[in-house]
Amino acid sequence: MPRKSRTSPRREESLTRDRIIDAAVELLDCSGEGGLTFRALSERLATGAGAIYWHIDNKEDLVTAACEAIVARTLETTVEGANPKAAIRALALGVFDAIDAHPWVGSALTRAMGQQPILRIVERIGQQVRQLGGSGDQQWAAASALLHYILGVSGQNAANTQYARTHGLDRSEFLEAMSNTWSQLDPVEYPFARSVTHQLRTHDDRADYLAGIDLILAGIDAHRA
Amino acid sequence: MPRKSRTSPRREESLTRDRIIDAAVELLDCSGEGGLTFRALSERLATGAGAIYWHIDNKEDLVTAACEAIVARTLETTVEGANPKAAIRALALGVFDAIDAHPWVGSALTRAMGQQPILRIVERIGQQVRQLGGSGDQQWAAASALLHYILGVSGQNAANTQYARTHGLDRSEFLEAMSNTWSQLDPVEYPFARSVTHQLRTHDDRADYLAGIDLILAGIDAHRA
DNA sequence: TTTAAGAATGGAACAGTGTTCCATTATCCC
DNA sequence: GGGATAATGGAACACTGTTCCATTCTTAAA
Repeated sequence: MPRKSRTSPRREESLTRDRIIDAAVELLDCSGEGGLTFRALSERLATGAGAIYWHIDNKEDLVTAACEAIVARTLETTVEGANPKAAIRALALGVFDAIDAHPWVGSALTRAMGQQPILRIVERIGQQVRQLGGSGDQQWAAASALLHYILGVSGQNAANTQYARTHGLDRSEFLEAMSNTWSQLDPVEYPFARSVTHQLRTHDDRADYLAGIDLILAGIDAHRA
Repeated sequence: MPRKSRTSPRREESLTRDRIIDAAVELLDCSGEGGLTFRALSERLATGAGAIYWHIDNKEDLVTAACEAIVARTLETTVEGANPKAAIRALALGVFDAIDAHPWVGSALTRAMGQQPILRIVERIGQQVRQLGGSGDQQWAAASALLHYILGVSGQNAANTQYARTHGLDRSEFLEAMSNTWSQLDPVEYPFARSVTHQLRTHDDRADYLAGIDLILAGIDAHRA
């Protein structure tokens, strides 16, 4: 890795950490997690693997950086809401949509605890939770639950998307097949699963996600009262 | 793969799908996700890779099966609570502890949507949610939020555990370092992160997780009323 | 008891991965 | 100009999951 960024770059088309990260994001977006290889990256950047390693520590470092790029972009464009709750909803949806559009960010964020992308999200959530009031511990609990719910559910949703993609079917056929399987389960052993096959077929992941956020927000109100 | 299990096995020590899965669980438990390789598995079972592939489709199949074994074991030993809410808490803690003890189950479950281990957990949650009453859609929303929260947060926690393990530090030093970093952040840009450094250092993941469950349960009550 | 079929085995080979190493080139400062 | 060093590109390495195949074992029929 270069000690510091040079004042004047070698040439206009010179290999840069940023150029590498951009190429990595493109590869991840169009070919999924498995699509990011140093071979493919070398080819796209018209260079060798060694040159990339001059700017990048290792693959984990690269994916985290790509992740950071998406998160920064997302938090920039997520507008603030009228009140704290609306702002939290907007933020939650922004993260959900970003991870839905870039599924690899879901699993990458899971592995990047304590690093900058997470820190940024925590801060944004926390600033809104603060305005809801409550003791320091209550604020911690609220922010913690929200963060984990947001990362957890968004990541789960992204994993489902990728699972369907990998196995070559789209969301609706996947849910249709799953619903059919569930409806044929043993009624004694699986009464609940059988009872929700209709919701399984017709539900909206994004709406359910938001409903969960509202559930937590309602819980925060109830606990503070 | 063998068509069906043979009536009389070749010999007492014969290679079985179950024996392979058991060995896989052991490897995953003591060496983490990266520790499960067909080389290590072959050595432990004193056989070759080809013999394993006779019983197992591929690595994904193997990990899912290992996951299923842990989930089944967990749901068996998780006792039921006095009332629905207590039962949900007990179940949530059971899953959390199981994933905490076998961190690889967290990411494996994330990738196994719609398969049997998930189905079993859904059913257990749903049966308790049902007893809380509410409309079918409300039950779906509640079960969905709980399932995603449980899987998401437990998985997140497991990822943290593995991250610390991989980077060779234990939980407390990891949190200590993170807390120090956060306390030195810019006060204008990161007021919330700075304000929770104490909670970050001293918090209990398991307690926070349970607090989140209670938040959701409180939200369910509030929504139904 | 012999025999043919097929279940099961173990290990060699293959394509692909992340990473390291190194000879070579470009750029800057004196 | 001439070092010194930043930066490059590609060959080599150790490792992975998976496939292939010659060989062994087990079973059921002849």
